[in-house]
Amino acid sequence: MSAPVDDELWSAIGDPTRRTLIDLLLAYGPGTATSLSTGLPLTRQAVSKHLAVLDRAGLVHAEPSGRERRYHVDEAQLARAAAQLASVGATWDARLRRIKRIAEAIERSRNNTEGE
Amino acid sequence: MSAPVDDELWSAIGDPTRRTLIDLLLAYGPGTATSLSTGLPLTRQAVSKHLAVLDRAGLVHAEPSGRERRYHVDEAQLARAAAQLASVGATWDARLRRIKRIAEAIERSRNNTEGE
DNA sequence: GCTGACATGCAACCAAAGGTTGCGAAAGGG
DNA sequence: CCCTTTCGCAACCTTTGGTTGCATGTCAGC
Repeated sequence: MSAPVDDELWSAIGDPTRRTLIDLLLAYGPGTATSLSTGLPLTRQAVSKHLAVLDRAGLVHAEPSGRERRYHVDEAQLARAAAQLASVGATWDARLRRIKRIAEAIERSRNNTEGE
Repeated sequence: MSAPVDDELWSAIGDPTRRTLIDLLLAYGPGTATSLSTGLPLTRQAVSKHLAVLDRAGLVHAEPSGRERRYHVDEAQLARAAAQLASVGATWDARLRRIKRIAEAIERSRNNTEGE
């Protein structure tokens, strides 16, 4: 019953820095490691490594253009990632709801027994 | 516009092992580091460390009982975590939808221009 | 065509996190 | 009372996120 999670995809979006990178790419459009690193408290190389991870997970793709490597978000894959987040969240939510129902049932049966 | 993410909470649920632990606690009820480690490819100490992280994030609470430390899930905090997952997912989803709308608008305007 | 400037990649190095083993201490059951 | 079980702590290893330094490759102007 646990949600079907692609671990590489999840670990890619599990890092807060990488989520920020995705946010930036979505907000301002395609960018390079250098352009993304300006404005972040990170060196270009660190950003580059994160982009490599995101690339391996298929969340972004690099498009070489002259001396630049322009990264853009893979919308389909990101949609998959969003679905996974929702999936795990929904699983937990469902379980909590079920536990609550059971707890309430126990509470009710105890009240019934007390009356005897 | 980016989703309001509590980084400690997120990093706690970002680890696949910790998600598994939460799943196990939800599925079989409260358990100890030892009971959880049996059936997982992990030593008791590794599980213990993860439980400590989850405890610091407020996702689980330890209830000492004799020589055991029984951990149970904090339902309210887990609900918060689930909400965060949904929130980030929804943010990305919304942005992707917006991008798609813009792309379609550009496509339409180009078709209009082509006709002239 | 050469030279300077800028974006990149690669390698070495460092700190934090996940994992292991080994040991000593406290609580329960015969 | 002793033996078992559960636990916490410390030392150690490996991976990962981050840095600096350097070599490479492309563009722009002279």
